[in-house]
Amino acid sequence: MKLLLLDAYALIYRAFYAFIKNPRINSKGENTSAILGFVNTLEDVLRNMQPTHIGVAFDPSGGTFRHEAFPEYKAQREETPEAIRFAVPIIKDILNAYRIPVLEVKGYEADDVIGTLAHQADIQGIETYMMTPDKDYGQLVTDNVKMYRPGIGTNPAQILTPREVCNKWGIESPRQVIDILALMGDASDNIPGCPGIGEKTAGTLVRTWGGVEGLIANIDNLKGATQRKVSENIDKIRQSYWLATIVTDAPITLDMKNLEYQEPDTRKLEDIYKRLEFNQLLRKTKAEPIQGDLFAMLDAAQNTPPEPVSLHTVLPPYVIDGNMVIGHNLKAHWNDIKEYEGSMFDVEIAHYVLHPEMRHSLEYLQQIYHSDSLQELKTKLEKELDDEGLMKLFREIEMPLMPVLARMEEAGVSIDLQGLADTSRTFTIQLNQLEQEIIRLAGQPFNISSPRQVGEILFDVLKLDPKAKKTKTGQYTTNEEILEALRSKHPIAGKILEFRSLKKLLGTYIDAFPKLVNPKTGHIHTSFNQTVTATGRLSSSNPNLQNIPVRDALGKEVRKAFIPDAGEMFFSADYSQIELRIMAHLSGDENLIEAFLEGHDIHAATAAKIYHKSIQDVTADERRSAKTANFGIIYGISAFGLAERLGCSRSEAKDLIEGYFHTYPGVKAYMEKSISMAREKGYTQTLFGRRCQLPDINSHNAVVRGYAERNAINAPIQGSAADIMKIAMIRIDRRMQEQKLRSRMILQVHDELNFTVIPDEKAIIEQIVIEEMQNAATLRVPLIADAGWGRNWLEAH
DNA sequence: GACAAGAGATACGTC
DNA sequence: GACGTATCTCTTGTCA
Repeated sequence: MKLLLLDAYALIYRAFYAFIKNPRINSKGENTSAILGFVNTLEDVLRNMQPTHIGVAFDPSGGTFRHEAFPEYKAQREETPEAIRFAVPIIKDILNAYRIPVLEVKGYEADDVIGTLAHQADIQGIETYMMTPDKDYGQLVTDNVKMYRPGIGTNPAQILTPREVCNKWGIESPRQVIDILALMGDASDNIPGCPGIGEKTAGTLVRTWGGVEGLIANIDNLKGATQRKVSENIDKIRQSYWLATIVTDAPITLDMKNLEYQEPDTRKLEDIYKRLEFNQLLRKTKAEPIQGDLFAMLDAAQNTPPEPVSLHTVLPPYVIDGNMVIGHNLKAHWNDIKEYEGSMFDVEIAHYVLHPEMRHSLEYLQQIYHSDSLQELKTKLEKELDDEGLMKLFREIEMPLMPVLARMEEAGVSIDLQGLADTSRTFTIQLNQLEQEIIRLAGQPFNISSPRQVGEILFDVLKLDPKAKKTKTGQYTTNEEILEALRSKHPIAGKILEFRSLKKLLGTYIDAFPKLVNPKTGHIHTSFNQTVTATGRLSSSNPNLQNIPVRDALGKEVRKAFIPDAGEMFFSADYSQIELRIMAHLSGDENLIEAFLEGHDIHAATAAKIYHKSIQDVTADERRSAKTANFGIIYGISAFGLAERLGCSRSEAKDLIEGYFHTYPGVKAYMEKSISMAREKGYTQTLFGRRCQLPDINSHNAVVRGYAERNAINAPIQGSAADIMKIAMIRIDRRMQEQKLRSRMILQVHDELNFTVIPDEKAIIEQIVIEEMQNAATLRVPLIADAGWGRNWLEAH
């Protein structure tokens, strides 16, 4: 015995869409795609499977028990297409002519009917095939009950046994298909699943925890984003599980007598086919040879979605209101408005000064300030700036800086394209050699750019020893630190590091820059973003010119490619230890101030004080530790972070920190004061009043709070440095304009300024830049700017 | 089911 | 600690 159960609607829809581009229309204008497709599929399966018993299940009209429980179930489904509504009764007629019973149970879907009958057949040991393209049926598959997926185009039909179902999803038992669906959801059935979890993650979770309930029981053991997604959606997941479960106890009994396969009523079939103009099938029923037939063409009417309706007035980017320009991101419109320099109000910048941590899009500002015009927005922001004491920062630093940045962006920087092309060639050759070498060492081809595949090669294939099995989302960590540790164990590790380094340089810089050269100017014009960072620093993008390599030999090739304009020189000036100097100023620590006043190498001087030696006797290691400690202060890193950087234990790092505080007690006091002030006010302030919000400073979570505390120390230092640099830039720009100099300020990299300088102006530029940088603020220690000249950025540095 | 766009994660460049 | 970018992988929406 061989029982075949078909899911009518699933097959009809599939047939209909298969012909959607080329629908089959007869002379009466009837779209017969779905009918023809269904009949062809039926013929096919009868021929291939030779069932002894057969039935076709339809979804009944009206809702089901699922809709009763969840009204939104399948609610998103669009109105059944006209062609399908037309097709269904005819298909039922055809089935009647075939003498195949139509199975329908009120309140139950076709899959429940099939599930119930298949379940009963399974108990009786009857070989059963459920014919459907719908993956959900996988949950019903047993040794006796299999899925028959009809072929599509060139893809052959498939029979799925329990093993195939399990392999497809990577699960243990076909019942776990329900768990998978409950997590990944099913858009076509409006089963929500867990948002953000798709097929892959669902598979991993079900494999790991056995199923939805195991997963929920182990929610504390989940990691990262997955944990958040699952814990926020437990109800949805359970509901989805219920929706995705096909019932096997619908009120219907398997009646094998009734399902017995019989010869069709060919007379009836011929009548129907004739009426539908299915000539090919007609000939087949009459056992006549077939000839090709033509499909009528019809372009499906395109439904264009309606334009989204905006709920607020769309404001222009700027307005010229008398002598005042008011706008959002005025720098972007610099060319149109530069004549108004000095009388500008940028609402984006104003909001950034007030709330650097928030978003600043015009739509957002309109919404939160309930403003229908730029003038109104300006009035409200001005009042807030006044009330908060931030007007000076806005008026005297941020607004005047904007035109300076605009001029820098406009100037751009020259690139040595020939030099880059040469470097690209040699690097690419090396990269290819490395690639071959790595694959040879691995013994199999893989994508070296994929961290995941690198991890699998290192730890699963080569089974490398320091089983650095560090995982976060279940993958192996393969970062620089891990690979560095593996270097001595296997040559592949070093090669992969080299590969990454070259690939990074090529992809991010060497091969990227030529594409960014403006054909009109021959320069690269970055964007300096003034409203992005939390601390007040600038950022640079398209491209980011603030992360051009400087440290290693290969990276230096990139810096070489930044050149002055023709006939000019590259000039670079940078603040020496500006953050530490600010720390000395803010903390008033006598030892730190003294170290700066003496003018020694600050890291060596720090080491000398920590280790109670004279500067001359400080070892390289001691200096390195002191440097890392200084660095840690500036960047606000934890003992843990410090240990990481030093490659020492956390207790050694702790000792170092204690030694540091002992040496610079004022620094320690400053840190404590910063934290308590931040705790009081909820924000920190720089020398020039710039604020940085720290809402987490009073968090009960020690990790979160620790993070905010380090920020409380770090933000005033970095932010003050940023303020000072901004002041210097404004003054340098002003003097260059006053003196009508034609050299250009072109780049800013946090504590460094770069210029392309015409030879006549070398002396004056150097004088202006150093003077303005060093005098931008008066601190308890001197501000020192070092400068250099060269034929390119590398040389000038 | 195929494809594209978007989101996250990872890695790495700078200060 | 702060940034921005490239790449891979996965999810989601769209068009069938």
